[in-house]
Amino acid sequence: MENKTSILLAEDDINLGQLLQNFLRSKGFDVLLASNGKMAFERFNERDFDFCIFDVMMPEMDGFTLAKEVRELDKKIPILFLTAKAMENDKLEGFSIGADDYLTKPFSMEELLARMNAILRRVDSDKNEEGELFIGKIKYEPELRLLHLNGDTKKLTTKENQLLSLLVKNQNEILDRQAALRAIWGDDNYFNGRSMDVYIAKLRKALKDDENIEIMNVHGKGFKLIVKD
Amino acid sequence: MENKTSILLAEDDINLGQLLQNFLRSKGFDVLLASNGKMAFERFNERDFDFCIFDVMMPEMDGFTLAKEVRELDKKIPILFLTAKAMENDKLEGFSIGADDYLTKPFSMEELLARMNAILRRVDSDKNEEGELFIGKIKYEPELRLLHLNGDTKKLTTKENQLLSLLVKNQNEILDRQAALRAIWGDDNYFNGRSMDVYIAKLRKALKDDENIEIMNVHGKGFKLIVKD
DNA sequence: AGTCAGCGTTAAAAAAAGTTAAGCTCTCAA
DNA sequence: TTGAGAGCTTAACTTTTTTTAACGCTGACT
Repeated sequence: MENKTSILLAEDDINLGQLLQNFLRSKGFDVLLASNGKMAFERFNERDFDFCIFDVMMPEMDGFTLAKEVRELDKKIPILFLTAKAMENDKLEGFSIGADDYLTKPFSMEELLARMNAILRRVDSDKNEEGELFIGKIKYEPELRLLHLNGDTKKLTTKENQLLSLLVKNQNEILDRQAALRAIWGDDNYFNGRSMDVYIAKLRKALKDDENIEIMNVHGKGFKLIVKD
Repeated sequence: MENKTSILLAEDDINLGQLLQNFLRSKGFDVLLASNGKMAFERFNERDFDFCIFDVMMPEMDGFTLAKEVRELDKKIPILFLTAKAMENDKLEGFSIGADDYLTKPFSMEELLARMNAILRRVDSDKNEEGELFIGKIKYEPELRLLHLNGDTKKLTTKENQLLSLLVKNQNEILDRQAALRAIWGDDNYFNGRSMDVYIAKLRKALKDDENIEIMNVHGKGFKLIVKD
């Protein structure tokens, strides 16, 4: 039984939001609907998602700002924008953030689905056919906070798991130090920073059995999980 | 014989409250009417409900605050708001809490029913066709405080049952430690916290026969009932 | 080359959670 | 009336998780 693709949907128009949620659920997706950017970002920090659909115009936090924050924590997650106005600037700004596509309202449900599938098809998910996630030779189960390497299992603590999860989402790219601190510790002060360094050391130990894995520091920027193959 | 869907209805307008109660009862629902948010929350802590209908404007505790408290204890229960004013802010706040729908007064009874059915249809109840609740392979009867696994039956105590019930309502999500303490012990002081830890240990023992079930701790946050399948 | 903030690592301290059992308080039946 | 048992709390001790501290190293900038 393969796991459902989970979608974070941020849409302030209740009717459209519900409509999309129902439609996507009927298509076998696991959908979480948030009615503004702020709430959506909170949810994003709480659990894992595979796909983002953000309305551009929203109260509290607009779709672009939301996307920017999300991108700091996950360089790879597909983001699709919904925009009411066929405004060129909007489109541009969206794509410069790293949007994967956009739809101008009104759009048909089927069109949305088609675009989503197109993105999902071309995005090389880190997961394999069985929906398993591997870091090099090490199997990683974020939900269960487990690492597996040839029969051996290591249980990660909450903080270890949160940090590794972020690193994996930014595999081979830089995970911004401050962004990670805000996401995991809620505050990027000095002490939390030192705490994070301790956890980086712990993770390096936990991953040292695969010599192709490296957590590299980028001075003054953050950390980068590198997996050679 | 299938069990009735139980509704917690919070409405301060006596006339409307009674009207709704009668209507919903005539439609085969089991309805409990509370005349303000505080009372509604007390009732919520006393027994199990399948559905919430909250008026937004209420004395003592408004519908949104009530919903927030309810959500801390049950991430999945459907909540439908009744709002007198067609005020955008109200709607937004409601949905950011995780409302499933809202109705603006005045509304027709039939419309309420239609919306409720729409929500109930799409909400994937944890219960199976026979209305039985399973945690992995273990059958759980909250009302009778019983656990069943291949012929074996285990009777839970009041506290064990309350705690397990909360965990089940938040299956695969974090049950907030403080919120659980306030709901079950009424106060989240140190000693009650230690007491809860003892009960977590008891529940882990009670559930250990199914190795796919795990009560995981999320340090400083709470507990998470994880069921693999 | 010198300085200094940023990072690496280890160890200690502190906080949170796990476990076991003793003790208290009810209830209910003898 | 009483005492046995159930249920819950409290206590004591252990383990786990997280933070803080200490000291050494590194890279950027002067």
